[in-house]
Amino acid sequence: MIRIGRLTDYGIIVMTHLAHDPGRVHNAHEVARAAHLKLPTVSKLLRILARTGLLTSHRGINGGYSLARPPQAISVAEVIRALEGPIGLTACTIDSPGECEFEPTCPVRGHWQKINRAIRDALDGVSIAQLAAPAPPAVAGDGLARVGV
Amino acid sequence: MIRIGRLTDYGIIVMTHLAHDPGRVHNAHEVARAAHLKLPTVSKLLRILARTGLLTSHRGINGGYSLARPPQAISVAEVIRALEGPIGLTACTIDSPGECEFEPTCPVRGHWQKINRAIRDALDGVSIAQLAAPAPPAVAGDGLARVGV
DNA sequence: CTGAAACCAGACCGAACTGGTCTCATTTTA
DNA sequence: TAAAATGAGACCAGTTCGGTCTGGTTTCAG
Repeated sequence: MIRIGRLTDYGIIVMTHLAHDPGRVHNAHEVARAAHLKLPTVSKLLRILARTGLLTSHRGINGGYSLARPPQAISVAEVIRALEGPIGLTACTIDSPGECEFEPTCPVRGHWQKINRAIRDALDGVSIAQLAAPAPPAVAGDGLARVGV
Repeated sequence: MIRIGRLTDYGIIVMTHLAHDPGRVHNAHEVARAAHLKLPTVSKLLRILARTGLLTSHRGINGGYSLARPPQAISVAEVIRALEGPIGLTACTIDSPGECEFEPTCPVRGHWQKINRAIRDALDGVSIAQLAAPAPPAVAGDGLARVGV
């Protein structure tokens, strides 16, 4: 299975929660409770997301975090990038010249770029506002195969 | 970074190599040499790919492996699925009911399906014949950002 | 008929990575 | 001034993955 870290998965859930009312500041306790996650974990997540610029932090006794931008303007891709770094399936498609020993001879390099591009587009096309939409589409019924690829 | 295993990466390179002349049988040594990979690793890969039905194995002294189908009919997604199992970004989008403790309350589940769908489509749309195409598109020039998402 | 070449299978180990926790410092406001 | 909240990074433990090794089986050439 193609994988994103569990932390990233959590991160998206957290962002989705915040997207429910973008104006308010939410503190870590509240988010942790809402997301059914442990406080230290959520704390770490929020910190990272704030450092990346997706959230704005407010310190002090009535502090917390709020979305730095309207939820329509934050894509799933951005959240993933914040928590996992550049999006790409293979090391060589990221920005790491020389990492792959036989980079010049590798016959599939160019093509990976295309594939990654498609994936990035898919991820870019979904905003967290959409994820937060009140009615998640029914799990079945859209004719997708449930399990296999 | 969203990740596929290194083995899977190798697997795609191997399949691409085989796709160069689909008729012939290639033995493990030859493939290993061509792909710049160690023999035991390639051996393992070929075995898995054969077991999954993507390759046909020929035993005996002049044996080896050949593509089970024409390369146009084998998608990248199939290779990934053979080596990694079902394609999905998160555990809950695979077929594992109950794995996620708060599955019923999870607000983003339905949406993930859509995202995964998009990724699967992207992967399904590329055949290994395309990967084996003689002229990999130049790395730059298609306006893609090189690194960031 | 015999031996070499190739595939078949699975066990196994070491290393890298990641998730998650903990501790301590800093900031702000009631 | 004390409490409540974020900020930062170290650190440990568990898991997963890559890669190797050993041994067995099949087929064909000489």
